[in-house]
Amino acid sequence: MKEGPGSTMNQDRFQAWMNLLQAHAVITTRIENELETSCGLSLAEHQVLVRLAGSVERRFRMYDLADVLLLSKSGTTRLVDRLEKRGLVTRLLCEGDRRVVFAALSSAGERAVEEAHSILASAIERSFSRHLSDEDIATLRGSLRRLLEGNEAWADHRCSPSYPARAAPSRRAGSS
Amino acid sequence: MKEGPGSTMNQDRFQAWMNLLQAHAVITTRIENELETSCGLSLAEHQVLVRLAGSVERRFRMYDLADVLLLSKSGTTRLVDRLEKRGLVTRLLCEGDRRVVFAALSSAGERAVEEAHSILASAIERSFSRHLSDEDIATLRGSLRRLLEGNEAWADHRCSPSYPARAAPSRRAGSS
DNA sequence: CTCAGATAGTTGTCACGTCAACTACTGCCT
DNA sequence: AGGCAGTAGTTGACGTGACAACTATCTGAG
Repeated sequence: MKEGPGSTMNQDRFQAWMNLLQAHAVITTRIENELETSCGLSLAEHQVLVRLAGSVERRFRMYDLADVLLLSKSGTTRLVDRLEKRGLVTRLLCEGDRRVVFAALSSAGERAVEEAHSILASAIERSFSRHLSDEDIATLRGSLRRLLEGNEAWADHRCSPSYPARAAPSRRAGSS
Repeated sequence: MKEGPGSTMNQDRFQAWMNLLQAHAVITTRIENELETSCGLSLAEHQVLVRLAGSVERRFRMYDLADVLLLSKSGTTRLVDRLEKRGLVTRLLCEGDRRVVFAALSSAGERAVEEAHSILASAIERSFSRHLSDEDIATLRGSLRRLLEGNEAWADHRCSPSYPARAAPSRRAGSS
């Protein structure tokens, strides 16, 4: 009656949602601070580098980058701007389709992501993994994945009807 | 080797953390959109109203509000500014300690939080609860609470040594 | 009493991300 | 070919929150 939604939904479910918000806020703040002070990278910037490093061609179309980062197109533009200004990422034109711009990992970017690796790993360990058993992790991951799939399925910003047609995120070289 | 931290930590743990980030992003975006379009309230604004409504005295010191919202002092000031401008919250002076300002729920604020209640509940249901079993919820909540406690324990912005001394969030009337 | 240090809140300035409008390019349709 | 709808990316204006500096007040040591 005074704590929040209680009549139309289970109190536990509301609390679980609140806990998700709080845990996310606390954990990301801590991990981001550690990453920022050690490597000078924000979580978002690091995510870009990791995604690029994880891609076969070491590059991503801006569009696909926005998609995997769950970020707006303009947010992605500005994020890549910052990384490019710092020399960690390079923009490459696509010769097959001149509307397309690739964000590619520079060698400095590769070094940065490698350097961040162990720092981030230990930050995650301290703020996250450390507090959970293997079983907790497995269950948590299962629940989170189900949430993700349930919500990605419909109603998200991106995923226009043409999405399946875009095929692989990277194809056709940009500079070679 | 190319997906992210893999040598110093279990891959599953890194993935679980990634899933936490993604699930949070997707779910809060969806829920916030629904709340915003139906009630004109952001999630943060709603949180303020819920906290105030949940308080015994229907009021909170700015300081304590910042604390429970996991927000900076200035962020809280501006959040309350917006709500006050819209008439949902009133600032009250504390006569016992004139440094202190209370944020108090106005009657319009009470109506707003009641109105938002069912809308938010169904949004949470659709984007969150719906995808999880009772057992999932219980386990998830347990894990999240453990994460929260593990991280709140030390190293957070607030919680200066004087924290326990501040006692109850509200005491001494503000206007009566 | 008085002054130094701590505490509560607000304000200036900035970083980051959003939406909407814009440019540039592609590709279909006639 | 010409034109137009659709797509990729960038830019302008803005909202929100953070940090640091500031004001005002309280408290305790002398």
